[in-house]
Amino acid sequence: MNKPISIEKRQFSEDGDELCPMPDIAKLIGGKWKLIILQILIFRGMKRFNELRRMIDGVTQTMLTKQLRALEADGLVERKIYAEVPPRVEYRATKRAHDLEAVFLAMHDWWIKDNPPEKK
Amino acid sequence: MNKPISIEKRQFSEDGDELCPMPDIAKLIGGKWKLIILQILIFRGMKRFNELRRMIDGVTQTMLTKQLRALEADGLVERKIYAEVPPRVEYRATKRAHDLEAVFLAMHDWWIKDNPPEKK
DNA sequence: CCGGATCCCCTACGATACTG
DNA sequence: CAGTATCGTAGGGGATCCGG
Repeated sequence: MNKPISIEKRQFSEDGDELCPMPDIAKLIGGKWKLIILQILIFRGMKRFNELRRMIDGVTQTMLTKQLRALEADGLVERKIYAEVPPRVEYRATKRAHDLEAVFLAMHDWWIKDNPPEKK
Repeated sequence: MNKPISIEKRQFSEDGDELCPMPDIAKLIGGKWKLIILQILIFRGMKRFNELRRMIDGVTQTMLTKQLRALEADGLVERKIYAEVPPRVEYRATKRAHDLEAVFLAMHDWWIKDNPPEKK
């Protein structure tokens, strides 16, 4: 035991006690906005760009665009452009993202259970 | 307007309208090292400082100390100092941290299910 | 309405040295 | 062994302007 947990690649211990690669996961859903975006798209369904922007307090256009592009590149968000005037772009969670639902539910349960309401 | 679709009521707080606060959660378990540290302490039990350091590839003393202090301040890690020579300090996951187990398991399942093995 | 292109700042992160 | 103390850096994040 006590094998190194590589921050570059997934690695499992000998005894079958699998530790999945947190650094890789963090790359996909880490950062300041990705979890918020995914949460909305997963649990509240498709949103347009500005709709999303209004729902996420403090996010700028630039950052929202960047994060959405990154999520799209990782296959977590689907982007659909309508050739209209004014432009319309819809974002929705992919299947891969929807499979994250269990993670969000677990986080929610944890938050409710272990975090005092008045906690900063 | 953006009323919850309510796939799962659990995802929303008491007023039935709010998603649980991802930014707050990110504060607790975000960053480059916290998830790795927690994963080890939760699934492999108590570790000493240098033991932990050797298990986490690439972490420096400074960062490991900082992250452990932050986790301790948030009540996720317990620090036990033994007045011995040489010094011995033990770290273990608190109950609050152990309740995160479900989150890690959900992440693991997701990773196994939706991530191609050769994915960079 | 939905961005791209720039420029800039802050802080998370890290290298190194030193200590009880 | 298990830390602090300093100092330095990169890149994530942001403000602003411009365009289809």
